[in-house]
Amino acid sequence: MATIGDVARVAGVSRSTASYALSGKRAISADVRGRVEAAVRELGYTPNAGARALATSQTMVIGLLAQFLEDEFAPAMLQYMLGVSNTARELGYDILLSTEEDGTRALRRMTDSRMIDGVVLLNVAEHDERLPILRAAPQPGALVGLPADCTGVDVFDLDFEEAGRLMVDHLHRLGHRELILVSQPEHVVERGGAYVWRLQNAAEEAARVRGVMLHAVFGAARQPEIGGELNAVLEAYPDATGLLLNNEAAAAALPTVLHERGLTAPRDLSVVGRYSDEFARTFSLPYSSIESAPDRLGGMTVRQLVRRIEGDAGPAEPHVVRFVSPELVDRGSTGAPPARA
Amino acid sequence: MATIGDVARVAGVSRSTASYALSGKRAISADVRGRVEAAVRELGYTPNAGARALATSQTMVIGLLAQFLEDEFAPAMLQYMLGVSNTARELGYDILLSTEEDGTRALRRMTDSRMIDGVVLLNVAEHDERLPILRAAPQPGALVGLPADCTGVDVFDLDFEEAGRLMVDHLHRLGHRELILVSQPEHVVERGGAYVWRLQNAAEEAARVRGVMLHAVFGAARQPEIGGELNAVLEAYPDATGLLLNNEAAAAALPTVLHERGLTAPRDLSVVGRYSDEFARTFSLPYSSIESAPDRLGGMTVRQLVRRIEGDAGPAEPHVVRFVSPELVDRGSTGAPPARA
DNA sequence: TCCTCCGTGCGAACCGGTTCGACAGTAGCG
DNA sequence: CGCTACTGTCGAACCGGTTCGCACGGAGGA
Repeated sequence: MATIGDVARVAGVSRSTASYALSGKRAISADVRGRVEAAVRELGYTPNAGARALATSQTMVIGLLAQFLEDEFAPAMLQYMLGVSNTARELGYDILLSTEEDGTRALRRMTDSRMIDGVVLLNVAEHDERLPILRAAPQPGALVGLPADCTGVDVFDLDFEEAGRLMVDHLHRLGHRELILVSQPEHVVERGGAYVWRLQNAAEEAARVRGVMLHAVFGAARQPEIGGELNAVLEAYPDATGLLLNNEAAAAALPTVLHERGLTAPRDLSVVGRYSDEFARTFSLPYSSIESAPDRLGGMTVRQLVRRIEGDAGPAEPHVVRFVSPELVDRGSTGAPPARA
Repeated sequence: MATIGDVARVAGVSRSTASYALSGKRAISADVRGRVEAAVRELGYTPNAGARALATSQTMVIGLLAQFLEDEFAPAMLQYMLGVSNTARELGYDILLSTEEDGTRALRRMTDSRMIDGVVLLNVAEHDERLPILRAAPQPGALVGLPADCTGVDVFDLDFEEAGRLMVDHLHRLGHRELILVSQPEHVVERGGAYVWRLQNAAEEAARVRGVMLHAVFGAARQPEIGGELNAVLEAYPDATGLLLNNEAAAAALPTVLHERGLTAPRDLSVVGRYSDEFARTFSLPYSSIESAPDRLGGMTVRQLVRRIEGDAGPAEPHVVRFVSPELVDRGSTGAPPARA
């Protein structure tokens, strides 16, 4: 494998001159630059990443910590990963991926050994145990998901409060007065998945204000449990005319459930979910939904992280906490409630 | 950040001694080793990955090339990624992920710059343009998916021929005599997705031998197209009593389609898919299916790759091409064909 | 008593880049 | 004509590990 020494020898210059010719950090005559570039092409030279990292303390690699927990919905996470990965590549960074269950170990390994210039944490819990480690690390970090304490990190998330209000308002305007909200498993909440109650609390508040009855329940993240639970809740609240889903698995399971019960949306039941358009297309979900914009969120997160890595953010520029406004994508699954029997 | 020099100073030894004490590659007295280990703990020392890579030409990182093409089904790919990632971690390796559309560029970057010790290629096409680059690289590579030319790489894949036979045999034994096979989009085949016709050809041959009529069609990988196509094909072959799916999107779309048509499996139609159990659970697919075992395949691939990286495989140990035998997971979606009207 | 051998530890070189300081040559200017 | 300033290049040091060769001291054998 060719080194910069080989390039220098072929071009008839010193190693330092070859380096400067390639980096452009000092003025180099056109003649010499040409010879160096020719040598690079001739030898097929590519700089050794380890050596460069050692010399510059920059790896051009971003760590991506994604935990695939048993009770969360894996394909939803993929969308965020792709948003992060693709944007990182655009900005010249590669992705070191960890799917380890023990995120703290992975994070410590990556930061301590200096494999990465910065790190993105997905699916951040309210009191995420990775955060103390991240704050102690020399590399900057950016999160998708809102923890209780945001000091020292940049944070991006969907505005789940607004999403909850939006769902309720939308159905209220159409005339619905009794709704069901199916959230993630309670276990997710206990583990600190704050977005669950952020949406739920806001929805309940909006319902109270509008005089709408809202039945909030937790749902499993898996078949066949979630299917049974959907059936049960539809039976428990027969007068409910609107169904709000903050649970991807529930959305994926709903077509079958409605089929079994002989129901059609929006004729018999209006349905609003919270997931990405990509998700809806992939799983052929015909329900209107709050766009969760994982690709956009992932992209924003990486962009801010790279700004910090490259110091474009002033050395002490305050950390940001930014919420993406939810938008309702109309897929025709909501309408006026059915006339009462 | 502490370096090995700091450790050596605190322990009162030379850098080389500290290194040997930690690696165990030379005899070191218990006394000195104890002092070095204490210094490591005191300073929180972790070796710098770049420096180590430079010195040893080993990065303990495996490249993972996953292309998310518009006309393939993203969540299915995730399963393979997780299989690879988790097994790699078990073996002490980290994963450098590329989701770049242009896999050749990513592969060249990773190998040329020596960021990785080996690479796993997912979703390999028959004449995959990444293969020539991989063969020219100094690092070993392992594939998931069967290319036309397997020289110089280790290859793992599901036995799609056997899968095709198994699907047809299973329904034939139950009494079915007219079947429909929905494959991936023709575009996937054109691009070299050999597994499509590997399964299809074997299914057609088995059907011929058994005297079963088999209608083979391509299906889109997206909504709403695939839904329309499923409807169309069910209408075109009203006497078909069995449906074979080698297309994840079709499987995901089928519940809605059957609902619309008022059909129930297996009463009106027997259905067999080809996807993973994880996939079935996640998307609440109630159809029996050939287990595609992505986690197992991903794991096998990494294990073999690591053997090669670490030279446990003899220097010239021949490369392997290994097929996983398909197994049918019964979810109760097949039965005797309905009595003819 | 002397030589050899083994167990331990050290010094120095090396991996392949980047970057600082020095310096020769030339141009510009008074 | 001499001084300064600038341009372009080089040599050397450095990043943080690993590893080879060597030296030292004590034990064992002849």
